[in-house]
Amino acid sequence: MDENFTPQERIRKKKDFLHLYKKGKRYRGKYFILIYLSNELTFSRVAVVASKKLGNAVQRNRTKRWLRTLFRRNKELLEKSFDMIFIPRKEIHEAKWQNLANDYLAALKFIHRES
RNA sequence: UGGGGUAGGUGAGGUGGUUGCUCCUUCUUCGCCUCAAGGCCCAGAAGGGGAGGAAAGUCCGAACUCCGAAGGGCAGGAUGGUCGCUAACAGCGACUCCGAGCGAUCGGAGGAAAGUGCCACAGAAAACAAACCGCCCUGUAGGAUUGGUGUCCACCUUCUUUCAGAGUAAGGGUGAAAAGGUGAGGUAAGAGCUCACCGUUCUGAUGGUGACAUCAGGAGCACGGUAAACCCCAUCCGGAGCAAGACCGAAUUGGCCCCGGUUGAAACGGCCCGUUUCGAGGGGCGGGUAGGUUGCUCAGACAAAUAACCGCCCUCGCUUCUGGCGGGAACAGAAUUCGGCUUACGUCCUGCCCCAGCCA
RNA sequence: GGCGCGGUACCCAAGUGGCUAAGGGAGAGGUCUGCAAAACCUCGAUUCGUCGGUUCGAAUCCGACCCGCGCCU
Repeated sequence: MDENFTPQERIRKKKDFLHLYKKGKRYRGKYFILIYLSNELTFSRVAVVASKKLGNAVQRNRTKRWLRTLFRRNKELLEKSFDMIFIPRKEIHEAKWQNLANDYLAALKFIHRES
């Protein structure tokens, strides 16, 4: 399994976002909220939503890099293809990399158990 | 040694590796359009570029683009000691004057003698200086009585009160601010009334590109503050902004454009001059929404690119010290591009200067 | 990214250099009532988002900063 993060693996259309907000299921973690829904494609897609409430531009960019890297390095753990939206919470600023990774793995277990 | 001022640099660990993102160039390969030239696209390889001093706030100025010829005027806005630098600026440099500070240094800057407005409360008065209180002089009427003439009455003198007239701006608890200040002379009392010094102002000379400075002479001095109040003077400015704008262009809707032009009507920058359009008739077939491309860059994205982990070295803190643990920051992330300003942050380094204390 | 508007008590707000910074709602206390409601009376801003400046004097004028809201693809 590759660790790439190609443009087609990103959610970019407003339609897709609205569809996920309406139909997707939610997992509430310590550092982020994950909205997910299994899709018809052969690969998973992901997006990170960081509002201005999260912090300034530096904090928002760093958060997005971390969460994208988390998805990219752990693609082989996904049993099916999903569309996922990360919504980071303010607590993520205090998190270490290892804590965040554990939270993500717990989220994946939750998703697989539910679906 | 301690405290302070000012100017500048630096915005930071180094190196190697694994995984990964974005753009460009070259090459290979799959597919599509096309007669072809060529173009689009998937995947891969090699090479190269890839956040800041403030990228920020959007406070000024420009480039660039469109708006109706962006032409004239009005309104409105900006700037404000002088000289220079600059594409331009509210920027920068040097200098001048005033003010603050023991000082290094810092802050301010057109016009109040063109006109208008305002100056609450307090105060006699807040702006042609006049009225009031007070001071002083004269006259009148009354009283007291020191002294003199004198038997008393009376007269003169002194003090005091009322009224009238004249002089005066020295003084009057106030106030942010009171009509040049201090001292001496002078006077009935006073006053630039006179004089000395200081201040103000005018004229001239000299020096300086200039702001201005210095010197000399004159004027007794007339004109309080406020222009970050209206305003006046000088200089500058049309408006909007890359979400500007240009090109391609489905579905849907039926119009749209050009020529012409009497009178009339309408539209267009904040307004006017002005400009344009409409309507008879004739000719032509494009306009534009979603979306895409471009504007767009040796950073150039468009749900928006720099990250994660590990080894060694350097360095800082803690510690139970052949070692172990934790850290290497703060402010903060390009969105058309430049020149500034302001604000936020702070490590280390450097130069110059001032004040105080101690030692020699 | 660009452009614009606003910030005054718990809420809505007036105020355009000089009174104790209007008024309404809500709240607290009182009068009234058997108890309430209504009505009436009383109370509250150490300061006008923050910090500087102009001025004798600033919510008001000038500058910088902070916060909130809206419009343009």
